[in-house]
Amino acid sequence: MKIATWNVNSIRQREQHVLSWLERNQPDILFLQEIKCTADQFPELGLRGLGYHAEIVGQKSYNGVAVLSRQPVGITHRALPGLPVDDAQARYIEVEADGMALAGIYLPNGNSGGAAGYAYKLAWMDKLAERAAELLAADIPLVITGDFNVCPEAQDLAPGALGPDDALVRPETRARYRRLLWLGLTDAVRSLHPTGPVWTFYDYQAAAFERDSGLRIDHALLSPTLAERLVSAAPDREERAKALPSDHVPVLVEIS
DNA sequence: ATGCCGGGTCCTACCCGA
Repeated sequence: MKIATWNVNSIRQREQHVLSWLERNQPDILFLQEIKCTADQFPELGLRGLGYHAEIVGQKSYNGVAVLSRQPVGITHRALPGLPVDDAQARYIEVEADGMALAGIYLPNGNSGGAAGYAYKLAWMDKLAERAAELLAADIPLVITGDFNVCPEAQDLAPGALGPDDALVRPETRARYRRLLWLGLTDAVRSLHPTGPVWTFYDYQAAAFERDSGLRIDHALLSPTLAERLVSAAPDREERAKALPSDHVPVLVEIS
């Protein structure tokens, strides 16, 4: 089974990139982040021709997540359980497929909005951990994948790419990511590539891609029985070299 | 070493991202 995630930075700008990538990689499920549109604005994508279904949690202008799948999936949540009911940010989609729970997330960046913006990120991570614990306690095989906006360790950012106070690397951010691992989840990419750069994001500015100055912030976390079946997990760096790319590349995980 | 790039929208100057 192939599960993928990709922050596309506007699905309307990246329609052909996504179609081409689906054709070449044939994932069973692709989670999308930052689609930056409402469900009715989501492009047709020629998905029917490729045999994909789409489920969309949209929002005007910002955020927005979706899932494309070969088989129809049942949406179980359109928002992260535990957040205030008036939270309007489209950052979470959870589906059920083959007895598994799969969550696609666009975790808040946390650098804008001052102290309140960072507090929102930490609260979001707390609720994510609660949701993961709930599913693990029920012995439901679990995948959490998406744009976490977290560089888990020092080796997950190019030297000088971010300052020490950046919301992606602050100790409180990293502690909350580690809490997810301590629940028993496995970081799929890092478990197969234990050391060194495995970038999933390159800033558009300052020729970051050409300088190989990236970040590892898009992740896939697997519950134990899925981690035991992990075959491969890696970002698709080549996608960043294409014309008019997203600043994130897809991450593809294969489970036997 | 940040808003230089590249999305978005009250259509065009400004907000947001990491």
